[in-house]
Amino acid sequence: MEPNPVLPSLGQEPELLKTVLNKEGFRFTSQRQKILDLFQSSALGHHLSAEEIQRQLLDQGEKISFSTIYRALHVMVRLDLLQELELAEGRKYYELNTPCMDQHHHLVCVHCGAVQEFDEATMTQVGQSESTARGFSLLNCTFTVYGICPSCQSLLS
Amino acid sequence: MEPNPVLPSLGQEPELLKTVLNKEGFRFTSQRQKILDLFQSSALGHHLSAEEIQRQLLDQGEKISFSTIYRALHVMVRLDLLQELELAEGRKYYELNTPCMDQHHHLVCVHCGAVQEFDEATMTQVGQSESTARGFSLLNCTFTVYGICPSCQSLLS
DNA sequence: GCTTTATTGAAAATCATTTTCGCTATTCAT
DNA sequence: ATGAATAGCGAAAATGATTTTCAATAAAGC
Repeated sequence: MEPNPVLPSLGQEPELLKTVLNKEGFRFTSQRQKILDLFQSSALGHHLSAEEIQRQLLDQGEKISFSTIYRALHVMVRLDLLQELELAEGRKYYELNTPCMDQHHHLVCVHCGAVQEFDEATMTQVGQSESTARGFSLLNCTFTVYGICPSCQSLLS
Repeated sequence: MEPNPVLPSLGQEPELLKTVLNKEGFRFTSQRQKILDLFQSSALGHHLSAEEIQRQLLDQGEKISFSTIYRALHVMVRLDLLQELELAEGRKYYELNTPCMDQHHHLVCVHCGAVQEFDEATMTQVGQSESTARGFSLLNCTFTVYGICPSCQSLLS
C-alpha cells in the first residue's frame, strides 16, 4: 500500500503528467491526475478496474463519471503510463506500466479471483525472441497462470 | 486446414463426444457435434469466436442461435474439450484444448489482429513451478505477446 | 414407448464500455 | 493576463458481446 520508492514514476510530480499529456496534444485535468494518483498511492503492480477507480474516488469524496474514467485510462495507456490487463471475467484492469523487461506476470485463482504477481525474466526474454524471430516489433507480453489457490482448494475438498 | 492426424481428438468419433457429455449429465446434440466438428476440421490451434462459428455453420447451411453456441462452448470448456482465449478486443475465442504441457502461445499484431502460434516448453514449466511454489493447483496458463507484424510495420512507416 | 428434464431458438435482458451532446475548463497566442 | 479555439467533462443514451428467459422440442433412461 506504500507508494513505490524505487521506480521514478512519471506522474509522481504533477508537472510530469501535464508535460506528457501536452506533448501529445492532450490536456491536463484534475480528474486525470486523481486517477493516476490512485495507482501511485497503491502498491506497485496493483491493478484497478474502472469500477474500482470510481468507488475509490467516491470514497475520498471525488465524484467522477465512467466516461471520464475510461477516456483517461485510454489516454494513459496510449501514453504508456498504464498497462491494460485481461485478468479474466469480461472486465479490464489497469496498472502502472513498468519497462518491458521488468514486467511482472499474474497467477489468478479461478475460484475466488485472488491475483498474485510474480517476476520471471525468462518470460520477457522468450517474448522478445519469439517476436523478433517473426519480424514483429514487441510491444508487450503477458503471462497469466490460472489455477486454484490453497484456501479455495481446502474449501472445495 | 487439415484435421490434425497426430492428436487423438476426443470428439473425432461422435461416440466419444456423447460419452463425455453424458458422463457429466449433459446431453449429446447435433448442434454440439457440429460445433466441435468445426474445430476439428480446422488446423490444430485454430481459434474461433462465437460469431465466426455461427457464420461458418450458416455457410454450410446450418442455422444455429447464439444462445446455443455460447452454451455449447461453455459446456465444452467445462469438459476440457475446448480452451477459452482472450486475444484482446473484448471478444472471446475458443480452440481445441491440448494437454497442458503441449500448450502453444500467441503472438498478436495489435494493428491488423493477425495471430501466430508458437510453442515454448519453458512457458508451461514456469507456470507449473510458479503455481506449485504458491500452493496453487495449475489449471492453465496463457502467454500472449503483443506487437506489430512485419507487414503492418511497413504500412505504418 | 413414456416420462423426465436438458436443450433449443427467439427475444429480452445484462453489463462493461463507448458515444453523444451541451456545457465547462485548459491551452496557447495575443 | 485575456480571449478564442477546442479538448474534456458529466449525464444519459447507445453499443456490442454475452446471458437469461420461456415455451416448445428432443435426448436419456427406465
